[in-house]
Amino acid sequence: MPKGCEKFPTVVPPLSFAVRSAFTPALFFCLDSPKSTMRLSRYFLPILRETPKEAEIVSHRLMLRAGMMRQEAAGIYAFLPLGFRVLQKICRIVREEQDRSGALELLMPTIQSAELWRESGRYEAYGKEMLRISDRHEREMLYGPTNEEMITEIFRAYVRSYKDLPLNLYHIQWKFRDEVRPRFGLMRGREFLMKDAYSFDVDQAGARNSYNKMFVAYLRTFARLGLKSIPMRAESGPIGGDMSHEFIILASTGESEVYCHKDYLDFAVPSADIDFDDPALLQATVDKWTSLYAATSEKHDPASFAKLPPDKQVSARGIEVGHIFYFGTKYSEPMKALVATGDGKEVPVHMGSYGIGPSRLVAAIIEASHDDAGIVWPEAVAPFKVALLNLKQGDAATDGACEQLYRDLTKKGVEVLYNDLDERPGAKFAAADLIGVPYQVLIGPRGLAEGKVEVKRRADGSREMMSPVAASDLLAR
RNA sequence: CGGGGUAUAGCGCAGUCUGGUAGCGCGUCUGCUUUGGGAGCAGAAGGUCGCAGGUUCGAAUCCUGCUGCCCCGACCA
Repeated sequence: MPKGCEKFPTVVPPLSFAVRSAFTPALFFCLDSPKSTMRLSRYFLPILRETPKEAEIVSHRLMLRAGMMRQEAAGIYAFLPLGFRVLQKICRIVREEQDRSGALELLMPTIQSAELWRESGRYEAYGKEMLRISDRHEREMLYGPTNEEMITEIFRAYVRSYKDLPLNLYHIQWKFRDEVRPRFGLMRGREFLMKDAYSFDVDQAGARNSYNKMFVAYLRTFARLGLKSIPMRAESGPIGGDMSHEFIILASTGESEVYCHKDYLDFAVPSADIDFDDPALLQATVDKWTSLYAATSEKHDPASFAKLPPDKQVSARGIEVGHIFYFGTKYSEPMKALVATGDGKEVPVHMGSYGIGPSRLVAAIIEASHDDAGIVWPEAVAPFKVALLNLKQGDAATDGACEQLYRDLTKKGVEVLYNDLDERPGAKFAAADLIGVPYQVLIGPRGLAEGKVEVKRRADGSREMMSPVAASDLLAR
């Protein structure tokens, strides 16, 4: 697998590398992990045995203990190498599904000009949640809490005709919202990473189709992240508009109450080859996923809910991981983003915006998938696929078997974290369980006496003794 | 933004009431023994006690002001 993050080689890169590099949008969100395998002795993984007292919810506790992140200020976090790997994997999946749906990635800045926000009227309206700053010339700037104004400005600078529509532009960029009370670690930080997409259509019917594309893309995205998500009708919130869904995942520690029909949990997610150019199919898919009762507490209607068969009523807690809006001409009108229609008129463009918080997802996935021993990563977002545990460091036979399997898996492109520290087995088991990678390979004298190693699945704790070759084959699948 | 806490070594804490020059556990470092579920022994390092004033012969401890962080509520991708 090409490594998007590697330094440029001094020789002419092979074609595949050059092509891949051309599609790498920004170095700091590059598509591939910097190095697929790692010796723990050379890694930076500051595992804590005790929980820092500021951490209240489970994802926050586990992320601190697993050395994934560090708090730098209230609601502001640094991602350490292990946490950053997970964040990158989430971003990659989000990006792939956005691209699949036809959205185009760009990258807008974090700092914006106040002028832009005065055009939409939101500079005053947004309130204290917006971080306002001024530069050396006393020009008023702000750290973007969202990007409707800027994307509208970009759009109107270039697009004049309905023939250039539909268009959907997105980026993955840090946002800052000066929450009154940041809490729950990454779940409600002030600085957070957001994928925000913006659609442009000539009329409402077109906008509906663009909305449906994102709806389907979101269903696929969350499923690939190992989550069960349920779209729920939502208030449109401060951004405005009248068509809006929140995507909620169920987790007992979630912050909002949700109510839905049980059948949602078994709905099949659209497959990867769904035709995004088939509006009828998209509409049918959205219709299906909005046919049954599902609502957050704000939109909850107890009377309707009570009409569901009792065994189909799910009342649970959930975490909002995505939110999609149609808001019509709310920004295009005041900002004069106009396009010519087929009959020669000029109309303000119809827009929607679509958000996913990858940094929140890191925490949300942990909330949805952990046990008493630590995190249980879904394979798609796990920082590594395999933890290789040397149970008797310094023992020639054990070291040899570990080194050989490590080299073998590395060659096969399997992401391995090799615990080669001079620690006792118990400490290595605890650390491996805590960081939650899907597979553990335990290599020690006891198994090697019979030519075997042990493969343990983190998710269910099941174990199996097998030859190193069989383990290698299994893990490379 | 209202209410309530808290700040002492990398992490978790005691010491503050009753002022006398800072301690415990874990972690870290060195050595030896150990090695299949967070090992044992011996030794060592590490703290302007959040910051600034004040009271006092003397302040982690008492007084005043400030700041950071956390929790509950209202608000939010």
